[in-house]
Amino acid sequence: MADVARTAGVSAQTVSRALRGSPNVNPETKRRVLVAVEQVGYRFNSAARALSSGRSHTIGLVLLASGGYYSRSAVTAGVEAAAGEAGYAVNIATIAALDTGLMERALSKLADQGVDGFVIAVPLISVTPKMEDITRDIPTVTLDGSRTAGARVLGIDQQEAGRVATQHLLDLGHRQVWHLSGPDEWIEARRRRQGWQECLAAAGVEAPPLLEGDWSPDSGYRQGQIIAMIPEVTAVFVASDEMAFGVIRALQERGRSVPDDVSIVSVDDIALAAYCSPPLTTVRQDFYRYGAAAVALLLQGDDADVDESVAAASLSVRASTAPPRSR
Amino acid sequence: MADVARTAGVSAQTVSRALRGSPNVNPETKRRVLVAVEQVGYRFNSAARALSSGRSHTIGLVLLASGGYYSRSAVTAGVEAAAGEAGYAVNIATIAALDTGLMERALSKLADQGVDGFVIAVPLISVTPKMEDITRDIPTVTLDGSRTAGARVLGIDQQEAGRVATQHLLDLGHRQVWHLSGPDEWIEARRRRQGWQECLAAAGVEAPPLLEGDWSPDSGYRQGQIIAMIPEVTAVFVASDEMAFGVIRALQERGRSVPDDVSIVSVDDIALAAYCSPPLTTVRQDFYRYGAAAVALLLQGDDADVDESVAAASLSVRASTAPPRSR
DNA sequence: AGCGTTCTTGTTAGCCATAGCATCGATAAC
DNA sequence: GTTATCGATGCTATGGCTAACAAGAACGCT
Repeated sequence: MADVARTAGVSAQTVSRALRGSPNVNPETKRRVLVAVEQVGYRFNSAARALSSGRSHTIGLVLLASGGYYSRSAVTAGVEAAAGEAGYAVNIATIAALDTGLMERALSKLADQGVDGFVIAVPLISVTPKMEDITRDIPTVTLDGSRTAGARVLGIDQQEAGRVATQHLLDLGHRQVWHLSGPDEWIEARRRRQGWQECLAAAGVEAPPLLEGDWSPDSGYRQGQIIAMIPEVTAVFVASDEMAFGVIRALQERGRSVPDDVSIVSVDDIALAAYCSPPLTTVRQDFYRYGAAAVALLLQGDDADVDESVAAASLSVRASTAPPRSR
Repeated sequence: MADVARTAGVSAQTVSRALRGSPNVNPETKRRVLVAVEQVGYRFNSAARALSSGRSHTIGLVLLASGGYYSRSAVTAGVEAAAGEAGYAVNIATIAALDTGLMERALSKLADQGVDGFVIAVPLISVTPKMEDITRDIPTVTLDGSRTAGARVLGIDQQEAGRVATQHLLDLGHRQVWHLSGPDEWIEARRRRQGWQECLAAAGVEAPPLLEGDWSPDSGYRQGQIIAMIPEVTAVFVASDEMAFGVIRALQERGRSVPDDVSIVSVDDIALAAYCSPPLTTVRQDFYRYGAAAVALLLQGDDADVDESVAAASLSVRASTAPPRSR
């Protein structure tokens, strides 16, 4: 930087100001500085900047290794894009499972890296004192997760998603709608389940027994085998597309046709949903947008003009749902 | 840190040594330091460490936003896990498309962040002088991509994958194997194509016209519509699972059965491959492992005991392939 | 002309950890 | 006993940048 300053004939401080777009710099001086930067091949040192300014211009993103890979990938892309736009870098930490210990370690690791904020894309329900500690010091946005000290929560209306999916099946004439839920530790899973329950209750239908999977297609397959054995099931609301793939496969292998015998609705609308056989009717989730919105919320601080809740209730109707055959 | 030193009754330097596991520290002193750290609630400042030591303990990961989301997600997880193991953080940069300009910007951004190394998971073929410049200064591992100045390439034997897939179809008795390739700019696509060509040549079969998609299920669907119109096609090697989903859907919609009328083999073995209808026969790729291996290669420097090439030729035989009907 | 403002630039003092050298005592070797 | 060697620790300078203050120049006003 000293080289640049010398070449441009100004002080280091002026170089710093020029590069950071400080308002009070003579345009001509700024030009000279930029030319000098080019000439010298200068590249600023972000460690030094972080040390000096106290801010690293880095956001820590916490992800869960299990769970849908589509959502992870899309959320990451959204976060990265929005962060990059604002001049922030993104540091990731993955936790292998929903576990408070792992979560503490991940946050701790990112905090050590000196991130300026967290985007937590892990729907952990319980919050430990240590987690509170860390998130008290560093601004945090939780993506549809639990509320922790001072953390903002970007809410996605998963309950509405559950309601929309269930209502769609009822509207088609199904008398009963079963539900294959995600694991109970996941807030998404709970909320979608609540939406399902509410919707059934509103329709005066008693909820059938709950099935539970772990988001994996394989768990969907296993639960699908059970579903196939119960003749009275005509409609299932599956909590994720990936599980729905498994369910459908199991049903078909056992000679139950989708949607003729059993209708399936799920949630996510991943890229492959339209290419399932039959194409999945599913509630769309815009993960990329969630990621971007989380960053916006994080960076804008209190005067956020971002809506803290992103609706998630647009149904993509495809071919996995139909009126019940027996009508 | 000064607080810690005071509390432990030692100098700051000793604290630094104790925390970094320097060999010449009295165990008793070390213990005292650790206790003091706990007491004071000290968390080291990585910016200062980076500034002082010249190394940031951060790896830059370059990803492509398009292309399969499964692979992206799995590679990221592998990189993150291996990096974390070695005490490195991961900084990501996504580029929206295969474009040298975007690539330069991504590398530049990461270089500004002061990363100690790059893992480039983008199979860009051409390398610009500016890219060379950056990667000359910073150790780089390219994941099956192009060789650039001083960069190591972790080769995945995609050609072998193409060969295995094609051979499988020939072995089943197909006289001819068509190929739906990925975009030409992708090295993976080229290599798989070469494997296909070689295999056909070795069998004395003249290669049919090449079809090309963009990795998306939708492009698979569109090409699948074309394939469905050509009665003589009995076997297709599709360059990715996601495209295969689209191809199969298109064939089925037009009344061509898979595998009875047309056999389909693809590459990747994503989580959903086993739940396609019919389940996909596909060449397995262990993306997580590729990511982890890239990091190992990067960090171990020249005395890498990592094999620079990871074989990728294990075929998961499922139900999308069968002998041709007309035999 | 004289004075207060505003704009632009420079000076100085850190930010926090580490490298490198210096120091000191203890152990080993002669 | 004396010197060489080694292990443990401390001191000081330094990395590259920015915050805070200081100072000079330019401008507008009375």
